[in-house]
Amino acid sequence: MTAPSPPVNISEEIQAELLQRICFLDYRPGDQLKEAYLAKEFGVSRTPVRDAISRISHLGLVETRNGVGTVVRQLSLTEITHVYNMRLELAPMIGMLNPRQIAPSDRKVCERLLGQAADLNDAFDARGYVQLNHRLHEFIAGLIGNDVLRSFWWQTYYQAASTWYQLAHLQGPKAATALVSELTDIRDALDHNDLCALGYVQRIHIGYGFEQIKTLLF
Amino acid sequence: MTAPSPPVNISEEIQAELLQRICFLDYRPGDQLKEAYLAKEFGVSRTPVRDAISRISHLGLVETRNGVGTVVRQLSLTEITHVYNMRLELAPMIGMLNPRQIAPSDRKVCERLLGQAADLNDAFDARGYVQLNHRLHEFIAGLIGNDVLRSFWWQTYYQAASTWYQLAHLQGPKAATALVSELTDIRDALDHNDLCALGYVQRIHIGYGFEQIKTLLF
DNA sequence: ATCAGCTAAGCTGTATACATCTTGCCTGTC
DNA sequence: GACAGGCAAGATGTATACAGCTTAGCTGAT
Repeated sequence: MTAPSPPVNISEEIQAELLQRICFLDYRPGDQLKEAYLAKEFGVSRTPVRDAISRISHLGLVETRNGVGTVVRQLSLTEITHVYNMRLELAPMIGMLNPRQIAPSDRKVCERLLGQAADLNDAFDARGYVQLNHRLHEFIAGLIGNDVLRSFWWQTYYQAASTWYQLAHLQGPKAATALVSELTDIRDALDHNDLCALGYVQRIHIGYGFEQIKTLLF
Repeated sequence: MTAPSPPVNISEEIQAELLQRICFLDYRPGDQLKEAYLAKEFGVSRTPVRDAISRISHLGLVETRNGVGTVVRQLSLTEITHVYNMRLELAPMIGMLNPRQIAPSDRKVCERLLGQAADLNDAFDARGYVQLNHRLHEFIAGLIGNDVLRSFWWQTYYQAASTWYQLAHLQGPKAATALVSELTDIRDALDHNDLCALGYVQRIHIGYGFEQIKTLLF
């Protein structure tokens, strides 16, 4: 049988699951999150579900109104701009604020991601792109040594991901090509043992992404 | 009679109140937050109190353990370092990321704060210092045009405030003198209509503060 | 036909009862 | 006297019942 019940908090699990569904576009802007349905789906009462929704509300991705419900928001261009402007500033900090030592295992993970990106480039599917990009984010976040920066990196990722993945659906295979390019740059930075370079690589590709969002999505 | 019940969410009010009590040192590291007591104090059930505590837990200022309780944490030197390193980076962004126009009313508020700081310099009391510094933070945060930056500015403020105010109790009147100096610099920046200068002024004084924390508190 | 007003359904917000976990203390044995 | 074990108190975690809000849709008068 599977694990009967993990020791971690139920609320945190649901929180992570909801966030992932939102930024993976399983829930699209305008969709409603009904506590009762989610409670039944997860096999719990409304209490942990409410807690999870409450804790993600500060990201601005959902809006809860009394008597109506909780709906997934589409961030406005202004909001997206604020998020991306911040991510452009955060990226170089990866290599500067309390940098972590790069381990051989990091390089191996990067190589594997690069291989998966190459596969995706040959046979593109949007879902696979979203999942791979998510794993890349997890990888980068794991390299961040400053706790606060890592937290902010995650927060802005969640805020940007939904919009970014909308664009990926429009772009199709081109998105995978860009991902291969980004991962190649990242691998080179790791090979040079240069976390600062990695930060700038992130900044560069975030900039590219933002340009396309402004051009194609708004 | 006073306002019967504001329309805003009870949970958010309690959240703000708890955060303020933590960073104002009404609750000191090691103190326990008991949901039942807080519920009775605020005249509500445990539900909104739990929600409030849950929403502030991601700042790392409190730690909740099942069956035990929620205790206020003292951030380690490493954590404080991460917070301050981040604030040093965030400060210059105030003038660079989607800057807001400075209004005459802003200058008036600043002048008033400067006057209050001067009063405090003549007759120091720690509580007054903490409250004035808090109002200064609210003022600065209000000048930030980028929504994400404002959110991060608040988060790191809450994380740093508790430790900073511990130091202020040790320093005594010297803290008020430094505050007068900081507010003078801020006024000059506003007089020059230069939000970038204000950002750097913030960075400078955050740096001074961090130095003293490292020297006197750890 | 139109529209004001009512009504009921369905959602979130809150209170409360219960389950579960942790820990300090008491007790009995060695 | 020391220590293992149990037990009870008190805390958080969860489920559930209820209150309050919002809105869609019906109804009836104009």
